[in-house]
Amino acid sequence: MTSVPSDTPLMELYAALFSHYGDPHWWPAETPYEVIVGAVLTQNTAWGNVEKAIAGFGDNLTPQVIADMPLTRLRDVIKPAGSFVRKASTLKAVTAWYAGYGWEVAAVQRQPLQALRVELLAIHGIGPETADAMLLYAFDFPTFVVDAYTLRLCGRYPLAEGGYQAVKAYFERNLPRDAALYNALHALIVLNGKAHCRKRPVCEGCPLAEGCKKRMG
DNA sequence: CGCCAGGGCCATA
DNA sequence: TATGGCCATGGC
Repeated sequence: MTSVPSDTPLMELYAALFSHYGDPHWWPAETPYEVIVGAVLTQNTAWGNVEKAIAGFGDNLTPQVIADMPLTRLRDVIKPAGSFVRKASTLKAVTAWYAGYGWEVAAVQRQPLQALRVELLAIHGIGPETADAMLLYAFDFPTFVVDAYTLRLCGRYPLAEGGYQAVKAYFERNLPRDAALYNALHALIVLNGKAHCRKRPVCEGCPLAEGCKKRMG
């Protein structure tokens, strides 16, 4: 990780989470294309179900495989991830988009971040979080990912208020523009969200309990 | 059983 | 522009 200031609320958050969980080295995927697929499949879906769906591809999860697979067959393979009719079409569409760059990471990385974000948001089934997750975790662009855990944290811990855009802007304004830092901090927020900051909070042992305005007990 | 999970789209007012 | 219904599976 880069050396960064530690005297801001966000860096204190990062330090508290990092010292508790260590380096998360995320996202759980073997290749950039698996990140893309996982980002679609995990929409409003438990990661365990995404793993089942991905396992259905065997050792063969490549853009070519999904491009060649009949739509009805693709729906069947990803069924464990839920909402499979729309997700199958979205996977086809994003794979076609990626084909425009020769299915090469470096070709995507040569484009401007904002232009890519607009292209991804134009794909049916890809919204702000999915687009940002792909750009950060598959292509290493410095764009902060805001998810349900991040919004929930902001509702309980004194950081930013507002919806996706406001929270994203807050994180990007108050952190060094560093993809590795964005990657790790978002991952740590997810880890803490699963362990403690759940819909029904488990504040016992939470590394953020001190200073949390909604702390239970 | 009902609730929930690393959203996004769409119809309504 | 703000909400609410809907998609849909599997784990708890």
